[in-house]
Amino acid sequence: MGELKQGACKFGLWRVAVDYDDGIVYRVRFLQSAVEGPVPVQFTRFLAGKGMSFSPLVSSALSGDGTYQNIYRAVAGIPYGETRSYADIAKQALTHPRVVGNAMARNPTPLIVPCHRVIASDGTPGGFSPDIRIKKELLQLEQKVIRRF
DNA sequence: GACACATTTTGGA
DNA sequence: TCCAAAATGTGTC
Repeated sequence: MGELKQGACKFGLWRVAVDYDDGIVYRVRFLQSAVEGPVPVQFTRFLAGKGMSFSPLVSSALSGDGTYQNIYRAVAGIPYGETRSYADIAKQALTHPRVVGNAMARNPTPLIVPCHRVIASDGTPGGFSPDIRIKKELLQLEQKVIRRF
């Protein structure tokens, strides 16, 4: 393992700060303050609507076998442009919707674990930190890319 | 140990 | 229809 690298790229009004090393992403944050440094090309491509996958990058949140890891893996399995409800994820991860919400709120790597694709079962967006608008913009981006095909 | 959560479901008014 | 409450796992204090 080398040193932890930090970088950031733009997404609308937001800065996407990434902490990563050797293809493993440890943390992704949405900030308004600037962070210096390069990010893996998968991020810039994804946020520009020119990539649908972060492969071969992996999230540190996926390793391990706790309930949270099961949830993160289930969320990571949601195809690009599609959504699942908290209840769907809970069923797949053999836990309960409330726990899924908790896991999403503490998701260390948004985007890679696409928590923006998890919405409430009635179609309302649910929540997103730090701003629900980010979730909506990400879903819009994916819809737009999908429709181009 | 109690409490807070990015939920869902159910039952009563 | 609408509202209140229970179910329920994990992290934080």
